[in-house]
Amino acid sequence: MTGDSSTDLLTSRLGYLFKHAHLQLTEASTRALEPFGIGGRELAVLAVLAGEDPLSQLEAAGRLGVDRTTMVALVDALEGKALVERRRSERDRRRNIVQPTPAGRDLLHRAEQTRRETERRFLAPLAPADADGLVRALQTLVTSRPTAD
Amino acid sequence: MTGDSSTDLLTSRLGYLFKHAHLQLTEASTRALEPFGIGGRELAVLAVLAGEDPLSQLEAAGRLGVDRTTMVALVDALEGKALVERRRSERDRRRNIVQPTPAGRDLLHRAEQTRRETERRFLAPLAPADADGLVRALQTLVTSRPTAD
DNA sequence: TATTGTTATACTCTATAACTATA
DNA sequence: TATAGTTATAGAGTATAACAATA
Repeated sequence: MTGDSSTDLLTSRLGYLFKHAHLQLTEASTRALEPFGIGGRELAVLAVLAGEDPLSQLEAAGRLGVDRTTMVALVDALEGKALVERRRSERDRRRNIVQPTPAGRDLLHRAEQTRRETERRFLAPLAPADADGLVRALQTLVTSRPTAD
Repeated sequence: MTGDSSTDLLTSRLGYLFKHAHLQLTEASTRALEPFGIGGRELAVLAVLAGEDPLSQLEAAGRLGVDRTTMVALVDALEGKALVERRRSERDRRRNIVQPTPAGRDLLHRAEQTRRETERRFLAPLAPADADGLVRALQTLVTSRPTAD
């Protein structure tokens, strides 16, 4: 396909493939989300926080597999844009319940459309069945192992 | 499969899947390569430098899609372990030709076996045909786009 | 004593700018 | 003027340790 042995040397390495697939998608996502003033990671946090149950910072961190100190910065960023609000839990005053504002929910719905479209374009070089197979294979691999968090 | 809607929320995101697949493989690789005293990135550099043609640092950086300043540190690390040697090019004294030492080639062959075995185990949750499909899909995606470097 | 959020700090990976020696 | 290697520096992203408030 490429006929370039130095390229093959890399594209036969699974680590290289994962890394660069992630890099390329991240680049496309960042560019696509720019008009919303939000990054891909922030959008994922917002999506988790917009779920059915109100979550504390620690719960959200657990869902996303990030550290609680990382979550502080992520919530800071979202709160700075007035997309979420912190409030102390009345049941347990150590916990911050973090919930999207109306503006946050609105941005979430619009930005998620863009994210889905970006992923669709990213997968466009693959036949639809192959794209489906890729996603299912990744899901199998990622959920086959305990998250290191 | 999981029945957990908060998990689905993440595993339906391609960025999350790439990131965590990469993370989990990197973790397994790092652990497996520990006895060799070398990291996965260093091993990839060593493999590129052991190719047919002698490469300068800049050429190696180009092959791997990393910055030339990053390559300095990578070659520093490999040279510190006596796995590669720098020598000035006689044709162009600005360039460092970097070549593996005999010890470097020996370690490369042994560590590459371990890397391949680690990847095989990582893909074990998939049926062989699905694992092949995953690798081919990733190759298609990664080579479909110009590297941003 | 343990847990949640927070801050300070550090470590990895990466890139940009500026320097040097060569071309 | 431009290029290869280098250094210094800075920015993400992440984690560990220590602290305050609360349980």
